[in-house]
Amino acid sequence: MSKSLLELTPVQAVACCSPVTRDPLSAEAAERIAPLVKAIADPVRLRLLSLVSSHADGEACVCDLNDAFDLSQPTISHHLKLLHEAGLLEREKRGVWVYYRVNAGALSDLATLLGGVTA
Amino acid sequence: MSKSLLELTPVQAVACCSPVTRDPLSAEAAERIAPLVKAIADPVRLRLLSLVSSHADGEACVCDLNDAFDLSQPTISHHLKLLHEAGLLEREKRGVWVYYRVNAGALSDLATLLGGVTA
DNA sequence: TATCTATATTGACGGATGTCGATATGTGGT
DNA sequence: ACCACATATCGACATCCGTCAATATAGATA
Repeated sequence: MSKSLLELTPVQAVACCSPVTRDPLSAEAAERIAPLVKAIADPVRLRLLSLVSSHADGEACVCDLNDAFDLSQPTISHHLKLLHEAGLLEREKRGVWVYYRVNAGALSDLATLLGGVTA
Repeated sequence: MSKSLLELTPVQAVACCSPVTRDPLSAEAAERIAPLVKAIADPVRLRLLSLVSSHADGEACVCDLNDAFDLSQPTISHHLKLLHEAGLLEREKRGVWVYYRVNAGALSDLATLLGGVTA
């Protein structure tokens, strides 16, 4: 049996829908999609996503990421958590270090949803 | 001569950049892109965009849009203003009514920026 | 066990955001 | 001129969000 909607990340909960520009979005669908968009609606999180994605081997250690910002370590940790909970970043602990990598399909699913397909 | 960056809508200010997933985003670029993403990071605004886009002739009157929500008229007006200022909706007054239509390229530019291209 | 380092969590604070009711503005009809 | 209607703006309020300093947790090493 499939997992409850409530156990899915925003990305998983949204992977089904047609682009926003083709059919009127139901209130329920909009409520599912919005948190995913909110997750990337911040300059720090956009840069984090970009840094991880373009990093060697497609993954980056938190220690590398901290250095790229003039922000406290807890703040970066907070943003990484939000991206992870949204399903956009995957988290792997290796020894003392934590590595993040982008969930490959997630961003493109989102892009499709936003109407890239109808261009 | 070209207009100042400050006079451009977020969409115009961003139309130049490569996808977020390919190169590390500069802090400045991230600060330009984030407001655009924020503009669609709300369930009401997502539905507004979707309603306008999928409406007959690609345009919708504010009076139609108000009826689709259990929200006050000023609230819908507020969200439409945000979408317009972001460059995602165009506004045209005809008589007493105001019609909005989606800026055709804007959403797809945004989708491309978010990495749809690298899928 | 003790200690050092990497990362996460907590609690607090200021500023941004979504919503409303009241009001203003603008347009057409009488 | 006046009124009715469509839309926008204003001011207030509650909630959410980004940030920090302080602290907790967990792994490695001695």
